[in-house]
Amino acid sequence: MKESNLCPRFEKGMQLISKRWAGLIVYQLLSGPQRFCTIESNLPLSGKILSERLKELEQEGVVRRNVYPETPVRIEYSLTEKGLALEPIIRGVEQWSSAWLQPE
Amino acid sequence: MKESNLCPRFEKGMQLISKRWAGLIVYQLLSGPQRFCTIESNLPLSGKILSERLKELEQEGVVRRNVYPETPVRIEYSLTEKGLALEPIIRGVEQWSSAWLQPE
DNA sequence: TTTATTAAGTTACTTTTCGTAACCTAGTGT
DNA sequence: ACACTAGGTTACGAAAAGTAACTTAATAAA
Repeated sequence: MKESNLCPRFEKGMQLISKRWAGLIVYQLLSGPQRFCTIESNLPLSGKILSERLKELEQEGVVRRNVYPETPVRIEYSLTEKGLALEPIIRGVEQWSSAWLQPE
Repeated sequence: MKESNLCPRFEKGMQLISKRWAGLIVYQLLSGPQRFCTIESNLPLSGKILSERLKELEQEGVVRRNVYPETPVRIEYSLTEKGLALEPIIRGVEQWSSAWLQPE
């Protein structure tokens, strides 16, 4: 791939949130910690991609995976501080969408 | 694909800016109208994808394509009002990146 | 004691999207 | 006539996404 003269941090941040589904997963977690199946049923993506994205977001320190060793085991995903800091961006997208996109 | 219970406008807005390269193209145009080759040389993507994205963004009303019939013809891309309204989101990504990503 | 169910994924396979490089078209300059 | 530049487009292989079926582990039901 070509190289660019962009700030590498900005470029990385942009790639991170513009990875398909990443923004919507963060949005979903803004309403609180949630289990895999809850996220899956609230977003139009499949378990495979959700699983991949959650791993990537965990890797980036945006999402935390909490395991509760109950029976059956319960696993909840939540936003880290770094993830919560994305809220203004997500809210920005909400506002832009309601201001500029057709109400259907 | 599965359906979701998200606000369709928000979902569409999110898909729009999280389309690969779209955010960086808008960012690039925030510094003023620019020609195809200028955008191409400032971002790490190829002409093929840039061409596709610009068409999509034009379709969405985010980008305008201005043709100046000089010789040789000059074509400049610029943000519409709708596109300019994305600025706070892009700035948000800049700020988040500088606050939360490793400097290097 | 089988059988079923649920959460949280994973695998196998198909379809889209991306990335690279070569090519095209018009007009200019040499 | 020949090469050069802008603004793309085409062909083709590689990577990512989508779909559906399967796995594992534990509890519940028959």
